[in-house]
Amino acid sequence: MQITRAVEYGAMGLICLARRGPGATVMLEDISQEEGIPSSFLGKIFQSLAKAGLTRSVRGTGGGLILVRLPEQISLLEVFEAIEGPIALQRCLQTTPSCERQVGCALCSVFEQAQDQVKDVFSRTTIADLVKKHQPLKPDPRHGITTGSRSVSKITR
Amino acid sequence: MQITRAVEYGAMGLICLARRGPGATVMLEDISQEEGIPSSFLGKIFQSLAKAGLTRSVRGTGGGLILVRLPEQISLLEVFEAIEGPIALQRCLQTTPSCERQVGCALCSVFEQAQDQVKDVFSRTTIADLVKKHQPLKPDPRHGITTGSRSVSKITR
DNA sequence: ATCAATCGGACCGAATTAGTCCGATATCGA
DNA sequence: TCGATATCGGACTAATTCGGTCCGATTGAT
Repeated sequence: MQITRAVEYGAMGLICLARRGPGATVMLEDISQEEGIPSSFLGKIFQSLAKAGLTRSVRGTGGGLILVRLPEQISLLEVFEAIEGPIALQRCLQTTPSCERQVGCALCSVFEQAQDQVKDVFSRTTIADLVKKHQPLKPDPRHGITTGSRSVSKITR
Repeated sequence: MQITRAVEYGAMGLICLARRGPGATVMLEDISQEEGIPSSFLGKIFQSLAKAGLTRSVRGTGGGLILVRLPEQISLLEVFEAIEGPIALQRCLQTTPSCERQVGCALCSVFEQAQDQVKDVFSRTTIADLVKKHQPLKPDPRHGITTGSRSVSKITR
């Protein structure tokens, strides 16, 4: 009953990307440094985001991650479902519409209510909303550099 | 991000208990048969419920589980927290009030909103509400028997 | 061709979930 | 008081998910 790190990291990654402005290409490594997320893990998360059509990735020299849609048009719900799959607080809501135990299971309908509330909150929040408030772990150096920020000192703690 | 079986089973156990009427003493085994829950697992769950003061257990012959409070006065939130501990969708809401990453973390505040919604739904639903709707897996035989229902045929599937 | 960078999937360790087992303990009835 | 019940409570275990690493394949720019 917890939101996974993957979702949290995914959102942070998108926020970071959105902060650079539209169409910016940012290297995985830079995002991971800026937000303090293990890069290999973040890489895997971005694969899910790309599959869902939220980001695009460019290979080769000068490559990196790109936001496909505008931050205003990406809801947290989409991010969540891109990474975790459909929200399902309870098993019997996942696949079949009716509970496996019995029809109209009272418990399931309560869980469904709760789930709908969560979806509602998440669908009303966009990446753009979050950009306004979220401060990165390391401030954006913004030197126009997209190549490796190898000179950046080690992460403190 | 799923509600655990323990919570589901716990709620079902309480519903089952409430259905027998106030002050009824029901054997663990009977509840587990009626709801199709492994009895040893259900036993452990009832320990948590007892610790939280929702149920009481009587040892020895003729013993069993008893609902301490009225079903109308037990919310699903209490059941949840008795079994799982405080609801915490996100880590930084669990212990310290402020996020470990930075103050006023935007992401955390959204998660907190979602969490509050869930708590709201759960706190408004009582065991009594659920009793009205929930049908047991096996109908309550209600023979006035509290001693072993060994005669009950094997669980079908 | 070579370097730079992500892709994508296999793999792995730790944590959580789901569940079992069993000895200790308490109660009732003969 | 002895024995049959029945839960308690904690140790233990199996399965699944989470969080993350690693590496070869692939792709694009120079």
